[in-house]
Amino acid sequence: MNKNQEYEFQKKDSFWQKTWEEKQVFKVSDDSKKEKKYILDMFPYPSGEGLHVGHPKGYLATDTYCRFLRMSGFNVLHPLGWDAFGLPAEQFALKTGKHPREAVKRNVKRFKSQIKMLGLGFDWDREINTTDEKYYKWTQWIFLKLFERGLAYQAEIPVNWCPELKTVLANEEVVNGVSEIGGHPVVRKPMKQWMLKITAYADRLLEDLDDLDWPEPIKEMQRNWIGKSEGAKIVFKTTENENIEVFTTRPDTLEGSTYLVLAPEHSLVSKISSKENSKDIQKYQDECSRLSDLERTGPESDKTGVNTGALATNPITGEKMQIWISSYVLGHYGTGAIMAVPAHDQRDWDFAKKYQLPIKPVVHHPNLKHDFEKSAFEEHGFSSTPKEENIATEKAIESMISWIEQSNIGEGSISYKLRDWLFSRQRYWGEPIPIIHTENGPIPEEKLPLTLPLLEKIQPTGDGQSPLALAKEWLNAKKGNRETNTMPQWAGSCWYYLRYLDPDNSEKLIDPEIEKNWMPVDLYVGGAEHAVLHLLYARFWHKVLYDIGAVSTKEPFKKLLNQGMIQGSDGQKMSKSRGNVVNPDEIIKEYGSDVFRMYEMFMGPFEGSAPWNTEGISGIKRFLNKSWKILLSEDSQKDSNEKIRHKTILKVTDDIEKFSFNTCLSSLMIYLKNLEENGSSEEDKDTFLKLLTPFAPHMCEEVNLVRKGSKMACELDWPKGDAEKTIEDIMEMPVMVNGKLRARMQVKQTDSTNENLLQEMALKEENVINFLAGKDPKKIIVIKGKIVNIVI
RNA sequence: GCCGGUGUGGCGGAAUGGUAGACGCGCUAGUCUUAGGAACUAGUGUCCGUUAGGGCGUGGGGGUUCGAGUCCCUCCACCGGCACCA
Repeated sequence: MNKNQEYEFQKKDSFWQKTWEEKQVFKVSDDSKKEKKYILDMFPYPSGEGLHVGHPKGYLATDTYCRFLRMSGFNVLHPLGWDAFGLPAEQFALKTGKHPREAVKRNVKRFKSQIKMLGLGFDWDREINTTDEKYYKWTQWIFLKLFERGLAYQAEIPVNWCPELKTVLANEEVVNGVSEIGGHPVVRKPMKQWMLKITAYADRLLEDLDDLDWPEPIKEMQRNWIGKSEGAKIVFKTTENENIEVFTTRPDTLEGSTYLVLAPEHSLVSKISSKENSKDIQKYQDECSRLSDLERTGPESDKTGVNTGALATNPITGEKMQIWISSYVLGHYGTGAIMAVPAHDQRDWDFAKKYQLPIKPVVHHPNLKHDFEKSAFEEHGFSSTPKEENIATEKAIESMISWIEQSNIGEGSISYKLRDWLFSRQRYWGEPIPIIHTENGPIPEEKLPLTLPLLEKIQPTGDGQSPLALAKEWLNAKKGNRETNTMPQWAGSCWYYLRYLDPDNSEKLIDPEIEKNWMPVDLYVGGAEHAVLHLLYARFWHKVLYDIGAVSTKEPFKKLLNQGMIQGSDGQKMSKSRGNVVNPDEIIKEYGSDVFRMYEMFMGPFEGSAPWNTEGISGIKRFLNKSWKILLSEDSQKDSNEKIRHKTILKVTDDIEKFSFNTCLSSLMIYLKNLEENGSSEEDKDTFLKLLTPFAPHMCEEVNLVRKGSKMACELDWPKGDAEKTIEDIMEMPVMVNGKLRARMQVKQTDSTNENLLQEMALKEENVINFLAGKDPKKIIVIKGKIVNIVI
């Protein structure tokens, strides 16, 4: 190795990657005296296309961070595995004619080799794969626990059926009326399905968000998704003595309620409808049930409905109210019925206008004039009814709830937008649901895993049955038929972070001691697109596991960060179809992995998105080449960089912890420039090498080897910065006149807090004298050590 | 429509209420070279000025402050989420 040569990035990469692996540098032990850190990446779905440069951004950041933490003396767990069940793998298999098991095997191999090329320090001894029966045994085990606790149940419900994919989809997997995967149309169809009762945990999922160190927008999205509304349930009696229960958040407007609306699918509709209306009613119900959610939701004002002919009584006024059905009332929310208050709810107002139903204002606001002919008045204000004369809305809601409760016609109540989780899929490539039917009972725990049979033909049947229904041998258990539906893709990812901790345990999901040692995850990094799917499901399962004593923390992920996307150079999302994909293999082949890693970290803030620009890489390459030369150059005789050295240590340390890698690199560049200009001491080189190691691990190992370091570079101790040593003897102090910069003074550090002296000096500045033009300053503001501002 | 987020040079981006544009790309000029898409040096927000210096400038408008990219109000644009949730 000749220090005058440029560093040959590409050639050394694989050598150091192998060395790390052989020396097991990234293997983590459970018993260490060091403080633990559990850093987790959202594990990848190994698709057939391999990685593009955007995929590894999160892994690069966590790897850099973990290398920093290790050097800082922590016991760091950083594992990776594969989320490999589910539709994409199955669709890929169907298209290519390969069995998904084979496809997954191949894709994982490809992904792993790409990831290894980046020099990422994962502990591969803990690798897991959701399609491994040793893994999904425990996914099934958790399902049994859910079943035992009544949290998994079957129901005949209208579901999102996708004829193209031949499976049902969860609401969250349907976007704008088409499947999220592939964009195929989705229709409504009643089917018997497995559901998970996530709604039973709605309140806890909502409340425990408060204590999480997550990006506020993600927490807000989960709050909105859970959608808690406080209000009341009120029972209306029909003239035929049927009870119709409605949910409202504005019980104070009860007196202004002039009609009722039931969802078309409400169970009382056929019972209360008058004979002459029943034909229209049925026709309308048919129409609604066939329509997808998208079709059913047209423009908001375009409301349709049919009068049932039945009448109810307003419990306060005793007035008769018509009862309608309309698609704008949803069967699955609240009680599936509403009391319409057209004066104070725009939707009701639209409907009332269209069908000429009465509009009766009961809330006013003295400062807001309102024309009820034009729209509803939805603001809070004051009640204007004989019963609640001039009471503020908030108070009126409370007092009305107590009146309702005293009158025995209802109670205060809470509704959630969150719905139970549709958990079955009519597809082959997923975890079999461990249930035997005739007994409708679970498979006993000790018989798990219920393995997925190796079928030749995995095409979905299209009649709503899973391909497993055709596996005759597998289907028939001694005591009855097996459940043929499989679990959705999200199942395996709900708990994988636990399995890394104890990947080979065949007796338990996880050993409690080990669990206590590592949980919770200190930092979880992944894309924001999982804000309400994976992250909510995983929190739900974790809370169930907490309730059965399998884990010791209420929440799995203490801190969350979302990496921004790397877009194509056209500013669009990187994708094969847009033809803007850049492959990391090519970049690494040309520049080496250190340059690639550093460039991705240098591109901008971690949580931001930015377009890929291959031209920009050259700056990083230059920087590393210069670093190589400086690190292997002759020592300077004197140590002239102490101040900048300590400044850099403090800045880099601080910024790594903030995941602000771009500014870390910028301060390293500044430090390097100083070393080039002033010469570098042994201590400078030591420090610079250590600070650079997490970012350019391969080159730094090489430098360390040439410099004959006793340990490996990645095992060196992180340097300590001393703020005292960064203080400059002479500082520049800006002088402003009327808030505009007019001069800069050189001030001794010791004088920088001397107000009188600073004033005096500032007034002597030539340019300041010019601007004063002989006038006396009105006021002089001196901020010690910062700035002088002269006001005239 | 509702809820979030973001707007700074040609580009990616820096900036605890205190010198806007750090750092990098690109560009311009130069040095070295047979050559260079290599390396190095200098310059680079914009307008005026030979220089000194000055005017303007962080999406638009207003405000608070000695001082605002940063705080407040309002409008606009783009991105993300939700979308008849009573």
